Amino acid sequence: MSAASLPTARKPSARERLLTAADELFYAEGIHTVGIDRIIERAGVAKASLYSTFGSKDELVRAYLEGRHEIRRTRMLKGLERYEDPRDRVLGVFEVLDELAGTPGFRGCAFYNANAEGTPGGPALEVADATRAWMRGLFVELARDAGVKDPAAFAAQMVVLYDGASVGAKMDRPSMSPKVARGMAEILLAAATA
Amino acid sequence: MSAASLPTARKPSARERLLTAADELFYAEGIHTVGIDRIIERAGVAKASLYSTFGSKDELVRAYLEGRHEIRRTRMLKGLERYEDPRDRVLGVFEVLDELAGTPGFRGCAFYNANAEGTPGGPALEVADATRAWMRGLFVELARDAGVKDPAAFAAQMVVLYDGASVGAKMDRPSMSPKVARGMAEILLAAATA
DNA sequence: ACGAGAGTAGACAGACCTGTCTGGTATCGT
DNA sequence: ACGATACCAGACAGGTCTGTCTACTCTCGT
Repeated sequence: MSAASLPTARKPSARERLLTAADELFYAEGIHTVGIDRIIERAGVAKASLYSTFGSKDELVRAYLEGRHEIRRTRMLKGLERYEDPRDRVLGVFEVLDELAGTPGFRGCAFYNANAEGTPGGPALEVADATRAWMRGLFVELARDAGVKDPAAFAAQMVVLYDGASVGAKMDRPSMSPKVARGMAEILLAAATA
Repeated sequence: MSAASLPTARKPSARERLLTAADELFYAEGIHTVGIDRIIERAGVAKASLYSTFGSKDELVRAYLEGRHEIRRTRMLKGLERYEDPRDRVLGVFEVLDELAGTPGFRGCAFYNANAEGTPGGPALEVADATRAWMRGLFVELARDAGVKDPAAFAAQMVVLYDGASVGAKMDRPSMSPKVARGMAEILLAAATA
């Protein structure tokens, strides 16, 4: 298919295939619901390889969530590149979210979903903390560039909007909540820079 | 104990005991994680009684979620009784949420959690739709009483804030997000009634 | 040429889960 | 007094889950 991007057109390693399979299945159907057998079948990998690579299902889950964190980061940063005006970049976060929520496989925030499935104290909590901290930091940075007076307080507001928009996009399909959140962000941004 | 509220101080029926046990366990640990055996053990009820009463675990889950819906309704309405001014009643929703999020067992929105656990098309979706519709309707009503120009649009904003505050309260313990949401609602309410 | 490392296929153990069934007990209306 | 109804206790079947283990194959560096 499309395996001619680099001179080294090696086929993906077992680890990579496992991760993509886990990503697709865990995100689409939930972590408890998806068993090891389904993952190795989709990845075309032997069970022993999974356990020699990751050690346990929990560690595979952690790797899956860390991968989601990385994907979210790069996708958001890339999506924001098209905006130049600092204020547009703040509001752009909600536009990127809106696009994301419109894609077919969207099922809400992977970290929130993972934490909703019990497993308290598991890997889900740590990775969720990390990704939420990154998100808040991004908003702080964007707010500072946009001349907001109290960037930390404003970022806290934006995080609430982002979470709410994400939940709405999952629960009320089709949903306008990312657009609604963008509108609110606009008002709040005006209030915070006045 | 405290069973002397009414002349008929009968002990709770098997159905009631099952529902309270299911409520506590499902909400605290998730639906997949909690097995039938744990529920009947906590309820002090035979397995046959569970299946003759509810028919299946799925139906027990539906009853659990419907109970949560009822609890949420009455608790919110009761919490709002103390406010008289229509604007205070709008903002009061977030204060009630703040109190709720502060209670020890708080683990976020039961409906979102249930939907995050896979089971697509199960009972979780329908009940979640119902409770979200009720919530939006409540905001529409409160907004109209407060003299908001476009109550539907304003209610959509409030739902985003409510969802975001609820998620934040779950994920960032301790969290200020309900208070942050209240602050945002105040600004938006002023903007919507101007 | 050959040995090491990585991977494959699949059986297996042990635990847990939902749902059914049998059989016994208590309570209540008539 | 008695029959119906509700309930309890627990064994059981059939399935699924994670994780381990054995035995075979392929590929690559030296």
